[in-house]
Amino acid sequence: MGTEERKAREKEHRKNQIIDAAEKVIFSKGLDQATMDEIAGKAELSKGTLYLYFKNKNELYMAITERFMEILNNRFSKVFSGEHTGLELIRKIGEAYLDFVRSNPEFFNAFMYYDLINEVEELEKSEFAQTCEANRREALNYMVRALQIGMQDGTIDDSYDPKELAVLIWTSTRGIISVTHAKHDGYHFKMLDEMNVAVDSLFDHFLKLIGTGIATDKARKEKMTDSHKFETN
Amino acid sequence: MGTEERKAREKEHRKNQIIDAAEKVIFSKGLDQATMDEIAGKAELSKGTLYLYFKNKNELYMAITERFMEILNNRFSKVFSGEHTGLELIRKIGEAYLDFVRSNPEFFNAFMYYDLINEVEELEKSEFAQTCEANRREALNYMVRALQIGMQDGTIDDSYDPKELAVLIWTSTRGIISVTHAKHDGYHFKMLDEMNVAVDSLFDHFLKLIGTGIATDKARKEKMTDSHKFETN
Amino acid sequence: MGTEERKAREKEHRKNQIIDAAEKVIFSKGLDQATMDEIAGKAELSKGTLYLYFKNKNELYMAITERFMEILNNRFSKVFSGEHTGLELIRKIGEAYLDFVRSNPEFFNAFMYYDLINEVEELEKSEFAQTCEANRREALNYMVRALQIGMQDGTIDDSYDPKELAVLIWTSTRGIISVTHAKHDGYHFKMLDEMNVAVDSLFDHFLKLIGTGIATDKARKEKMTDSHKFETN
Amino acid sequence: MGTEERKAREKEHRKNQIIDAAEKVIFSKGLDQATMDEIAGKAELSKGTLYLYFKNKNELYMAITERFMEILNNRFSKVFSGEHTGLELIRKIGEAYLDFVRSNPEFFNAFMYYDLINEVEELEKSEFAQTCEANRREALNYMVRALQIGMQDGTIDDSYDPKELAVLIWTSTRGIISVTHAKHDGYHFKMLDEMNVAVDSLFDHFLKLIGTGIATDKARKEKMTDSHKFETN
DNA sequence: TATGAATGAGCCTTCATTCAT
DNA sequence: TATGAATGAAGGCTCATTCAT
Repeated sequence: MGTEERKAREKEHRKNQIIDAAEKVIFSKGLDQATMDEIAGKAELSKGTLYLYFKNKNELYMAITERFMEILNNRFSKVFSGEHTGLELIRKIGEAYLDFVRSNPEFFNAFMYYDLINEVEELEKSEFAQTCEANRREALNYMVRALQIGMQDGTIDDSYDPKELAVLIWTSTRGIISVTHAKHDGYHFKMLDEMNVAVDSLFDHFLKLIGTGIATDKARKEKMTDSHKFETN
Repeated sequence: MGTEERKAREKEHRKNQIIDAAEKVIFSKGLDQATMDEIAGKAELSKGTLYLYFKNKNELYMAITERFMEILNNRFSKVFSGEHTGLELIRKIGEAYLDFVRSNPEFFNAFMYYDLINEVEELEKSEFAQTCEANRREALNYMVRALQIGMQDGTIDDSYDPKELAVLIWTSTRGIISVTHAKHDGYHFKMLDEMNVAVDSLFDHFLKLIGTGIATDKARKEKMTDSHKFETN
Repeated sequence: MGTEERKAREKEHRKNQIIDAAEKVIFSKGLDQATMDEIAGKAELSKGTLYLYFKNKNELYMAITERFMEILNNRFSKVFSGEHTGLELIRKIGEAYLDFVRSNPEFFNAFMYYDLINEVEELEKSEFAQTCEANRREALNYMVRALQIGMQDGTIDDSYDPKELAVLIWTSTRGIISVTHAKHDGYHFKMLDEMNVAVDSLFDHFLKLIGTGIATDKARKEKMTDSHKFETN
Repeated sequence: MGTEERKAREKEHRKNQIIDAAEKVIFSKGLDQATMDEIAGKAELSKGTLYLYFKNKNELYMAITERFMEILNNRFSKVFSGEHTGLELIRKIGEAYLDFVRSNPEFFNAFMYYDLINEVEELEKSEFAQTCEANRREALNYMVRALQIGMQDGTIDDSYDPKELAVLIWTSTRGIISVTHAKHDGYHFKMLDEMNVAVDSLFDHFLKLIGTGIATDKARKEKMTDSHKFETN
């Protein structure tokens, strides 16, 4: 019968229940300040149960990251389904990313903290860490492919190395997001406030800057003409 | 009297001695793993003495950041002494920043961690936090000024808001640096390695991308012609 | 019916299966480090099932001891079947014991740990503990009887009290074994190594020392003459 | 001034205060059941303070053992100051040991547990463990020397290897003591009770047995004649 | 009978901070 | 001013035992 199947589903469900709770706690306090006790409390489970599903706090943490990365990569993959120039693809990917971050603001924390953890050797060996790496690589590859397409269809300046450019865009995007989303009530917003900068506008102009920066002269001119297309987007 | 003066000087000296030690320890292990014990040991002082000069661990930490920001702002201010277009100024500032980070790789960690701390309310009130904020604002202002100059001399696209653009460049730069410098032996370099990306090249192309992105058509064309000027720079 | 009988047999079988697993785990890691989880794993049963057959970890542990004691007592009983003087019986019992320990080195650990547990009141009431006690008493009685025989046939010095002497021999034998067998890779062997002492030789000379110590003058002289008999044994 | 000296003395005193407390707790409950909390409580210090003086629970534990071994070895060394045959020396050493154990019954627990710990690699490296080993070796050496003396003065059977014989006596003595002292309220006394055996008598007869066992024929005869000398001892 | 998920008490250890000297 | 001993709260993790299925 499907008993076994049901069990597996329940197990998966319980795992998600824990990740949900961990997400809330870790996102609100940061990894260090989040205690297993509090996570267990939020999950309405005992502390011991947490360790039944996750070997330790870091594995639990990485599970959060993993979940997000999967969703993100799904979105990226869909970008390629439409008819787009390489330059447009890059913008779409950027939008997808920023959109995702905008609607899952905690995601970035997960991502950020993961980096902090990452250097610890112990974690390098963990199964979750492996998956996280794979996901990250996958995400980056979407961008590389989009750039390669753009260099071929003449919309993206081919004097760049596509891989390097992907890393460049990826990491600078992370920089933007870290400021706009990392800490909702910390100084970052204060800086934006002081500067009178709106997040949405910042995102748009960032995409515009990158787009302009990597475009070929030809593509740039066309974009100028069609710019309304993006403005209304 | 000169005695009082001398005392103040000595106090300042002792303070720096502690910051030096804290820097070494915190930069090598991260804020969380750095213990007051170890810092005291490295400073060849007792743990208690640390608390005589710094209210707590975070104040000590912020003192490190402050020191770096001062140096950085000094470099920025010097950029303005020469004869440059706005677009050139931006590039110079970017180079100064990246150069600084390159020669003080730990700086970025300090900066990063400061962000992590920052949300804790308690710290917002600290005197050091105030100074840090001021320094950061100052750094950003240098950039705003350069952008304004560029928009006036016709080298920078004035459809952007200078403040927003400053934030944008500042934060995306941080993104690049976080990947290239945050953790020297962690996954970051692994990613760059995998992608076969060199840090110096990444920096150069990042500056180029930003430059191209914000330049006016006119400036872009001139730059093309004079590009060797920058290449060799 | 035979069904009931079969059930009982199956139950007994399952019990032994668990004891087998527990033995392996406990013997290899010590009682404290052995977890019910690991024992269950080795037994290819679930943790819950263990508690169906044994009230708790200690009962399971004592079951191991019990099993060994039964085997040991069997060997002892066989010693009495032959034609021997009391002094010879003692030696035979000693040989049987040391032989048993030599071929079941883990046994001693079990025995040792049992002692550690034993003071806990709770356990005194357990059914297994009762059996263990009975077994131990039985073992000791074999020795008492042998001594009594020897005192009567003039081979053993009758100025000793047979019961006391039995305890004495029993416990000092345990001392020897604890060093030679308790921890195969721990410091004990290191001591023996440092002292350049071989286990077999140690056993032999221990039996010789005890034999000489308890023998009557007369028996001692005879033994001298016949010593080859023992040497080759 | 003697300030530094005083501090060192105070530190030593505090250390002993902790060892005292640890002794009480560990001896009464066993190493595993003794918690740092309880030890701290008994020492009227905070838990943290314990870790100021001892790296961890095991180091604290070994400190207990060390203290005892030092006292014991002191007693052994004094035995050699008098005029004695080798055989007498052995008896004296035995008496000193048994006496020591009789008046410090907990000592044996310490010793016993130390063995259990000992195989754990981690501990092998500890400074305390080194001292413990050294002490043990020293104790054994006293016995070897006494045996060598006896073999030369013709009181001890020189067909034994002195080192092996020392190990033999040492370990069998430990066996006796483990039964008489290991657990005051456990089954051991029950066994002795059932057998109607008094500890003091057991000790005496053990010494007699060993003495008889290792003596040369000549020495045995003399001892017979002078046996009252020992009986009254 | 068998399972294995869930529990939760408990333990060792760390470390920022305080305070008497 | 400088010390460093003392504190104690807090946290991650383990594991014997229980119990619903």
